[in-house]
Amino acid sequence: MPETQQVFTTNRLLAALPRKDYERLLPALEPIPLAFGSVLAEPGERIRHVYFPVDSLVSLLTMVDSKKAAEVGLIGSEGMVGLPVALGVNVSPIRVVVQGAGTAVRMDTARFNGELRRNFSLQRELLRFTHSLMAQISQTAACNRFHTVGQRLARWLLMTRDRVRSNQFRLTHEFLAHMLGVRRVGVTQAASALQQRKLIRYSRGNITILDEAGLAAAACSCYEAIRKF
Amino acid sequence: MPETQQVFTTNRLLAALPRKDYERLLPALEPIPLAFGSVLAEPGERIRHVYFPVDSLVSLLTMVDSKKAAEVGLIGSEGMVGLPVALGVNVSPIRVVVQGAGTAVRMDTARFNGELRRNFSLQRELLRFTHSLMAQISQTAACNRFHTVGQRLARWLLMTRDRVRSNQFRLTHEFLAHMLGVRRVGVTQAASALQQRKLIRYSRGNITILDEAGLAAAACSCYEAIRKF
DNA sequence: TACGCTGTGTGCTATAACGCACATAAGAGC
DNA sequence: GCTCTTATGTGCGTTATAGCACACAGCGTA
Repeated sequence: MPETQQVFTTNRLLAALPRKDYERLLPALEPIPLAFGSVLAEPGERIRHVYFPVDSLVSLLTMVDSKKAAEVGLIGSEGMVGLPVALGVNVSPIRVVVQGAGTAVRMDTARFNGELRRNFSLQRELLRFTHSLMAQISQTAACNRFHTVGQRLARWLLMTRDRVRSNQFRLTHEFLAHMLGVRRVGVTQAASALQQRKLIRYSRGNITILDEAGLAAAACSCYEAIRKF
Repeated sequence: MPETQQVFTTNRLLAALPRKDYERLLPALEPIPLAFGSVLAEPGERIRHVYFPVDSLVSLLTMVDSKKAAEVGLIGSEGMVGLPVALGVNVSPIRVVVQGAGTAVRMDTARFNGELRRNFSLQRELLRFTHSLMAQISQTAACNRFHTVGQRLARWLLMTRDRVRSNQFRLTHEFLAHMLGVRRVGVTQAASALQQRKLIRYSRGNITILDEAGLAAAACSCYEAIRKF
């Protein structure tokens, strides 16, 4: 299987493991389709599985005041969903939502714990991923403080693009508003501005990135910052 | 030594280790005073030591646009500074500033790596701390998005109080502004409002919390949320 | 006592985003 | 074709915060 294909058909975190360690995990991994919008975890809930996205995309949302939510992290095939388990906690502090439909492989929490204990390369990979996710969340915290809706929208579209590896995807303004923690109207205005500048095109939930470089220029520096982690 | 004293004289993360594991670490730990405002790490810099605050207090700041900064996490004696090292990375992604003068014990990065490898209870404690720090940072990300300066200031004062275990501490509006990522004037206005409500008193860098419960009511729910982690 | 530094207070205009209400438009089903 | 639903667009007053400028106040030092 050629390298370029592989990144589309498996989780990259798992793929980075030595063959032997990877193969030991295989029998415990169950492929599972993730439907758009489905919720993999709610705050306070027990975590039953960890998920390794293959071509799906997952959002981490922190809830405040029991109604509002803001995305703090985005996980694609480079990572794992259910990190708390690897850190010794099996209650989710946040909401986890499928933002891009696709497939993932998952593992039962108890089994994962067992595998993790003996699999040192998996430990190492997960620690590194933990670090980059923390960095991503930290950057988001500052980004939420300083940057405009337009900048954050542009960043968000680019980050999504990088993870789904396509310039086109389906997302309504309503959904984007939920992710960015702003009004739907705020997204409409920001998106409309980007469209007028010919950076993106959209219609009824279909978004296409037309000018990646231009969009990157419209995004805040957080985009580049997070890429480096 | 009585339990209540111990929390003031040692780092609680270390204190939670089994005696044997703790004692093995002792020779590598070097007590060091941390001066107010000193910088323990800059983004991109190599991490030379990990620090275990005893009665000092340390802020994690994410920088954006090379000038602005916002605090994303606060670490006292319950934690460790230099977590990336434990995660396999020895470059700091953020700025780390001493926010409350005091002492810490520190360890050389290389030595720490060696100790960590054989010390499983230290590993376990650090993973749990990693989880709670991530939760704290996530909450901060959402907090920055939704809550007013007044609410965040109140939360921040309470979190500081909890960590220094005193209702009085020294901090100027200027410094607070830097932490919260707002204008100094914004802090002055918010603090002035809290003072009028007799929740706090302040003068030339001296802040006293007068009414803890009232201040908690003025703070956003993020305060309670973070305490639970 | 006067000076100067640091810390705090006040006033102004500008802007981004909010909340709310309503208007259009593009497809889906009949 | 018509209708219904979902998606997007627009308008309006309100608020939090930004940016800038300057005033005052406490305190150490010359």
